[in-house]
Amino acid sequence: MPKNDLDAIDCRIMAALQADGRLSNIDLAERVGLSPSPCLRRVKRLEREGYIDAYRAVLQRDRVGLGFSVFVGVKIESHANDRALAFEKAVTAMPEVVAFHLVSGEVDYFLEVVVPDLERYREFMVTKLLELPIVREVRSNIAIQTLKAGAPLPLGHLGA
Amino acid sequence: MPKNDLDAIDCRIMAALQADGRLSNIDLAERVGLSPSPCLRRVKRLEREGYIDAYRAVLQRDRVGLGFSVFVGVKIESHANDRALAFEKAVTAMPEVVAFHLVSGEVDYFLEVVVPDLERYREFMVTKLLELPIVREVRSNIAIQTLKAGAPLPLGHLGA
DNA sequence: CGTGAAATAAAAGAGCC
DNA sequence: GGCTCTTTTATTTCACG
Repeated sequence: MPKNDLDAIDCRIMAALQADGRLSNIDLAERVGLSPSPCLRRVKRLEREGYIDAYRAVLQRDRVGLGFSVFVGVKIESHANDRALAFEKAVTAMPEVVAFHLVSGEVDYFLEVVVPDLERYREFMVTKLLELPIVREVRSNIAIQTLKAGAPLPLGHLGA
Repeated sequence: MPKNDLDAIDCRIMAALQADGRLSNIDLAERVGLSPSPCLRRVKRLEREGYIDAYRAVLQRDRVGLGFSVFVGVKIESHANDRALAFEKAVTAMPEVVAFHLVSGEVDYFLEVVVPDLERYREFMVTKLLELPIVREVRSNIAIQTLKAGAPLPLGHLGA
């Protein structure tokens, strides 16, 4: 598999593309202090080797009618592989769930759920999440205000 | 402020750009069943009126040495405006914090923290988070496995 | 909203340092 | 590995139906 050598310029490229994913190669090259050709080569390598996973438009949730975000901790009954896997598969497939992690701490899983309003969240909980028989406990933390979201990853540890 | 009218085509545009933020206008137009001119007009409007907030490259955390994500619940001492605001400002400014929400539930705030490893997380906790005098309690849920992250928002509620 | 033409810009490649 | 220059390709933009 690909090597893990990222130099300072690679980091600057990724930082720049995190901030603006639609930067043209020419503008990008200028920002990172390179000429277009090697810059493009590097970008392609970062894409090909999986450092850059995708490019996305970031929508503003409130504006698109999705002003209701909930952070949900879930405890399950059993960690037997097959049942847990079925749970994971089911939750992963739910479009309202925009993030889903197996965690170590007070709960077993962490979900970020995005819906239009409280009623839709109730609906989601009752008809989808609590339908899964393995679910033992659900802790809902409703977002009242989003102070930061989708922020760029901190690349400082690699000499950006 | 801008109107809130999004028709089915606007939704399809946003859905397509969520999936691939680097789509050219021509490809985008084709996907949503429009010719390039009106398509570009719509995209510009969506950007101008704040439906589309930004375009970002999505990096794969493991590959860039940020394989350690923690979901942190924080309780604070007082909700007096000035102290809470100072806390919010300080946390928002921390680059390791990629998401930060005021919530209603078991804790007051929710943070998503991204660092290279456990040691860096300890460092973050001790030297940054616990330094803030208003913090009363911190609950760390360490991500063992990420099953879903940064998923596109579900736009189904608007006839996408 | 669609079409088409014109201007512009970007990507890709060859050869060289 | 990087730079410049050229070629080719595609995208944006605009005026008009």
